[in-house]
Amino acid sequence: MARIISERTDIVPVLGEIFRERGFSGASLSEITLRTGLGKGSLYHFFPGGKEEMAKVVLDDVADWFETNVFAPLRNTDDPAAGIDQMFKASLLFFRSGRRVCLVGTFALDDTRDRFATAIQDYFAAWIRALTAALRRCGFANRAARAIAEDVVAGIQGALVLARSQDDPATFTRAIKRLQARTRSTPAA
Amino acid sequence: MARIISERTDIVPVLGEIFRERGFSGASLSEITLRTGLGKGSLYHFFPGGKEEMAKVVLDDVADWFETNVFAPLRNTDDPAAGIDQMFKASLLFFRSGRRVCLVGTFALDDTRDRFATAIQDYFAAWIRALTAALRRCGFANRAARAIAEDVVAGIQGALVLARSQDDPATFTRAIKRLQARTRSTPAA
DNA sequence: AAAGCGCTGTACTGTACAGTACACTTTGTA
DNA sequence: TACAAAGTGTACTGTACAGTACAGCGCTTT
Repeated sequence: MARIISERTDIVPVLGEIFRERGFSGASLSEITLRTGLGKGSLYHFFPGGKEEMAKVVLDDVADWFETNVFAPLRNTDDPAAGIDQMFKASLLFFRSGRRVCLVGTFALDDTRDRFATAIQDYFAAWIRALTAALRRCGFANRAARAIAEDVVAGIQGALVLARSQDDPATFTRAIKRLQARTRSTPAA
Repeated sequence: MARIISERTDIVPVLGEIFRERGFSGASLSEITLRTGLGKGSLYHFFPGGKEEMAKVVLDDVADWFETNVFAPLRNTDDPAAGIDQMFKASLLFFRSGRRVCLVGTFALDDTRDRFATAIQDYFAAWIRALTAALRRCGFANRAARAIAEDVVAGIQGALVLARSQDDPATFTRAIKRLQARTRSTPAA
């Protein structure tokens, strides 16, 4: 009965979208039943832990996506510059050019952070670590690499806030371009 | 009976802290009565519009604070560099070195944005505009000034997300230092 | 002292919430 | 076809929510 797994994973992206739009406390079960098309019975069958379990699964899903599409390419030792470019491309795609907000960032700001502290901490820490390593492989000194990595990850999060506040995706794409340029001014060049 | 005004303004900072910690939908009236020490009767006497009016007043209060402590110094034509330094100093102070989150940023990310769209939009637009003008006065070209201003405002917002996700104020202070350095590399120097 | 107003506490409204219980249907498998 | 397990709809629980109504307190003014 492989259907369990397939149905459950089908719903996760929808849950992600709801949490992104409403935040954790703002996401109501009634909206979840409506948009997933699942009644409470099914919902609690798949997620016995309720809303908290749903959010946890979504966070894991996001972590997996970034592991595959961002962190792994960054760890590619053959062509670190290509890995960094892939990171920016993936970010533009994933955040829909700023039209979509970062779920982890949203959770990080309010008291939802306390519920999912380690998942949130790990997500950003892993991102910065992987990017720092890639930048070092590109020729940046340890300190500079770390500084640029923090700037880039923070810059992306901030650009999402800005783009959404201005309701203007161009704000996001502009920021991405500037951040990307900053990773290319290789000192060894 | 000047007491109305003084009591009401006394409560606004407390309301701000609650909205910062819980977000708009997460801030409950029961917590508001508890932390302000005001019963529902008084609360609805001061804010007949309920939670929505409270948030609006807090947003206005924040806008006023930034107008006085950030935007006005940035507009000082005599010494624009000093205005920019003051901006960073005020930011470190206001955000308590990253221990405190940006209310407007928090509101911007989820659907709360739609309720307070113009206030949120204006806050960031005013900030970027004032900083851009100051950077131009420092000798930056129009385009460069605008780009740096966007980078700095986004960088601060992102640094807040990062600092809170890592539960580490140093992440914020480091980011501020790097952003400040970027406003100082005057091309005309 | 008495009137009027700013202010407050309390008891209440109806609604929406997360979560539970359980009988029921559907589905895969033998 | 039969039967077990997966999955579902419905009705329900109690709680917390935002917001209301209102009587009464105490202060100021006259």
